[in-house]
Amino acid sequence: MPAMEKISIDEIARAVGVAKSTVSRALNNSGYVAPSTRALIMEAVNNLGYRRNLIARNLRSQSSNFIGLIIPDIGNEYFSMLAKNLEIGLRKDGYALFLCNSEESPRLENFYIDSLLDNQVAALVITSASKHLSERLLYSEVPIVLMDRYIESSNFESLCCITCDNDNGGQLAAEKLITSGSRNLLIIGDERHIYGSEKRVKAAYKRALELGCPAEIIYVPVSAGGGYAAIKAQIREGHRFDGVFCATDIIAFGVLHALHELKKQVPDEIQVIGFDGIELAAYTNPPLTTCKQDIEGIAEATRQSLMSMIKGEKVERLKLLPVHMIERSTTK
Amino acid sequence: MPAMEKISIDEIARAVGVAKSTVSRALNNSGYVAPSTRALIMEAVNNLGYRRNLIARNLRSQSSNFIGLIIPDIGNEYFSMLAKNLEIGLRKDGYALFLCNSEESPRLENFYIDSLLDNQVAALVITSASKHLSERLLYSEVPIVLMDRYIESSNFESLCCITCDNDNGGQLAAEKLITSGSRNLLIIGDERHIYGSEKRVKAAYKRALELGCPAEIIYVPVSAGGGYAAIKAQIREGHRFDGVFCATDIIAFGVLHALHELKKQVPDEIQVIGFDGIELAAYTNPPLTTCKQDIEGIAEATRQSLMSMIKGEKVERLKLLPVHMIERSTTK
DNA sequence: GTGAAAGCGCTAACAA
DNA sequence: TTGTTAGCGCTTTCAC
Repeated sequence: MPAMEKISIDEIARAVGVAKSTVSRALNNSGYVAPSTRALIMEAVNNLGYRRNLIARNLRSQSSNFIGLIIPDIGNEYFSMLAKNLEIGLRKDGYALFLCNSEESPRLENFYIDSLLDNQVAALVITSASKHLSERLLYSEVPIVLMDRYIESSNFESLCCITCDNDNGGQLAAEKLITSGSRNLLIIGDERHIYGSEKRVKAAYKRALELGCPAEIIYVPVSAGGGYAAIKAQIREGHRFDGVFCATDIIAFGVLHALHELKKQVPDEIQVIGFDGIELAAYTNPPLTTCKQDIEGIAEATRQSLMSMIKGEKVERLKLLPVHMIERSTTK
Repeated sequence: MPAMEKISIDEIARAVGVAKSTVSRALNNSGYVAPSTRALIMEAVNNLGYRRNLIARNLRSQSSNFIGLIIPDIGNEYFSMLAKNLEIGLRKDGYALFLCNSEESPRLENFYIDSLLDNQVAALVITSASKHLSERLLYSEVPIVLMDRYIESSNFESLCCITCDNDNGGQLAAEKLITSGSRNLLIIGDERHIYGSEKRVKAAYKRALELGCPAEIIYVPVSAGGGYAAIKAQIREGHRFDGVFCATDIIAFGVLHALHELKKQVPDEIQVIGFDGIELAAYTNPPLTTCKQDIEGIAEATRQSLMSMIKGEKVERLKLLPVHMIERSTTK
């Protein structure tokens, strides 16, 4: 490969002595090109170090190979794994991911939706932040997948929701805690009342009451620090509980740490269950019992829906992926 | 905002009765536009729901607002925080991040470099994977920042390296372990011999020997599982050590967990030090002593170099950011 | 099988 | 201050 100027399709057309439309056809395997001319073209492509300009192609063909992904916190392993799996799948379909971090701010989320749309993305994947989607989305024809989020409005033609079965997850957690002996539940959810975690928190609460077990919900920021502070505050204020359900594993990390500092025995005095099933959850001391989301499954379902919608096909409005409890050592 | 067709600059030029170049000028605050016509244009823009097409702009202006970021593992909090901070900074400069996950595979890294370049990114940020950069990079004029990686070749005009002071970090860790009483060090680095972590591992080893303390380096995959398995194997084989330096916090998580299972007292019997300073490191039991990288600083330095290079300015070839030890409870 | 021509939506000379 | 013109690099009819 020689030191090179930018080589365009015209250059190689000239070099080979054909029209640039022929080069285009050869490059894209579209239409008829004689094997002999194709060979010549490919040779020139290699010799001159030609590289396609996807921007130009996208403009002309009014299509794009970008898919925008908006997540609330890339620093959270759950979301980063989601991004990773999605990206791996999409790459195989020839799409590239545009990753945006909304920091759980609806303002930022809308900012990103706008820039992504301005960049002519082929589709959008959004995980919860604001309750109300940008108006612009309503009128755009861009396919949208909402992850870990429920939308009621069915006016959208090209929109679907994919999430784990949060209701079931919350119920399982409450049941596990109670059947293993807890008599007073503390349920720690996230501050923003983001739909997915809100659902499981509410479901756990409801199930606990059904089973005759008192429960209380408190909301904190989704972080280890949030869980840590919550436990410290509860103990300081003299609240009693012997079972904790955390809406995310990250919150559970802080909870476990606070309990350790307070010399509370886990699981003997207090049981703890997390949610998400991130890798690190197997390495806490003691290892965390958690309700595992099928991240690969969610990513794959998202990919499939995306591809279908891009092709103009109809898709299920709501897909629910199963969860399952991984029992480790923070429960009896 | 009415249900809308795609509105282009022509539409609004027609609606207002001016030339589209005038609309373009108004939209970009470039050149002169009479306040009155500008007002009319803006009105039409709002009424018709016009949205700029960045793809078209980029093609025409031969510039782009995308910056490509290639990282080895988005699931690792260190990298995801780097991505997050970089993204936040770049957004303010009007750039969007294209995030790619190389999974530490040189093949994938090159694939991404190619697609990023095909997408006409304004610049590239790459964190270590292969020793050899794609040839294509050599001849492209795209500004490149290498993070956590050193490159010797200075043939590149628009390339720079930004990393934390790995040598110093490794030395500090060894010194801390030894002055706190360790007499036999185990140093756990990462399997791929990726430059950044390789540097600190080697530096720690060298410093230990200088101080008359035996040390051994072993390599594992960068994951909690890697650290866990390493400790189990060492103990099984009867190797003795009373101080462990891990090239990343994630590895340290696994180490701590293995030690806990083996009923080894930390820090009394064995001290442990991590590297990176991710948030979760404060929440292990016991909380992890670690060598903190200045992630915000690295991201900011990267941003600055990127912007300078895009403007065509010269930048320092190598920027080293300081590290500092956070002493928590895994050391005496 | 291949070429000529048009044009995606926009910006940037230059002229008026 | 505004309009005209050209064209970024590519794909896509439609002729030939």
